[in-house]
Amino acid sequence: MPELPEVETVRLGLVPVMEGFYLTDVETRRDDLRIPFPRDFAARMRGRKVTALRRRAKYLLADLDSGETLVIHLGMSGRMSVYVHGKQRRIGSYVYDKAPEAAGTGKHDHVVFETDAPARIVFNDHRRFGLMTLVDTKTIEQDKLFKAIGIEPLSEKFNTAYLEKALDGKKTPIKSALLDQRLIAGLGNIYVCEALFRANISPKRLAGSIKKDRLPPLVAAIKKVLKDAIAAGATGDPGNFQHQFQVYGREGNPCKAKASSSESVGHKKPCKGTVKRIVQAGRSTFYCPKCQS
DNA sequence: CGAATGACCTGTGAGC
DNA sequence: TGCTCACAGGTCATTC
Repeated sequence: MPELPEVETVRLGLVPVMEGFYLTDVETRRDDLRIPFPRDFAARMRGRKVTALRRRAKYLLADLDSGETLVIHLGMSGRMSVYVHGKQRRIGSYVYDKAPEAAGTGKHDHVVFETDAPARIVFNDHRRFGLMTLVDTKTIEQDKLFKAIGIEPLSEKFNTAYLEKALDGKKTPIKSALLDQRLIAGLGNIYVCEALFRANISPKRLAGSIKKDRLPPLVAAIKKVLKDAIAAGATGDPGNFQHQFQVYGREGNPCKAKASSSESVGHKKPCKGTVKRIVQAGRSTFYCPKCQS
C-alpha cells in the first residue's frame, strides 16, 4: 500500500489530530514490529506534545517536545486509523469515525495513541513489515535509517542534472534504479511503473544507457504522477488513484495510451498494445511493450 | 564494489 | 467447502 503519495496522504489525515496535540497515552500490544521497539518506547512518548508531523521518503516523522522524533514506517500493510472521541467528528477539514470502545483491540492493532484532539489513533499492520522507533530529532539525518536515503523527488533538487548523475554508469534496469531509495526517496513499485509508462521508457532499459534527451520527460513524469496521486488522495481509503493506473495491475488489458492524453507526457498516437507483466529483481513490472522503449 | 536473491509476516483470491 | 499455490504497494542481510 504505502509509497510516497500514500504516506503523504496518511500524514495529511493525521495532522489535524496530532500536530500541536499531546499524546495523553500510548500503548503497545506487542514487543516488536519488523524490529523491536526501543527501551521504554511508550513511556518516552506519554505526555509529550507533537510539535510537527513530517514525512521523509516513506517514513512519517512525529517530532516531540522531548527532542525525540517518533519514526513510523507502514511497511506493506501498515495503517493509521483515526477515531475521534465525543460527538464531534469533524476536525479541520477532515471527518473521522467516532471511536468505538473496541478501537485498537483488533487482531493486528499493535500501537494505540490517544491525543487531546481528542482522538485515538490506531496503528494496524497484519504483515508487520512496518516499524516504529524513536530517534534524536537533531541528528535524525545521520541515523542509520536515513543516512543513505536519497533526495525527495518532489523537491527542486530532483532535476535532470541530478538524475543523469544518479543513473550514470548503472548497469541495472531503470525500473530497479528508480526503486533504489538511495537514489530517489519514496518511489515504490506502482509509481515507478506508472512513471516509466508516462515517459515512454521501457523498464528493461539499462539505467546508464538512457539518452540525455529522455531524462527531462522522465523527471517530469515522476513528479507529475506523484502529484496526481497525492491530489487524488493516493490509493486506498480516502483516495481513488488506483482507478487512474495506466499499467499497474493491468496485465493482459489494452494499453490506455491515446492521443494528447492528459496522463501521458509523450504518447502521440493511440496504442493497440497489451499491457505485459514481467518480473524484475523479484518484483512485478507492468508496461506496454509497444509504446515503451 | 554493485547487483541479485531470499527472508521477514499474514491475508486473499484463483484454481482444482 | 477446503486445500494449495501465487502473489501483495518494502526493506534488509547475505551471496555472487
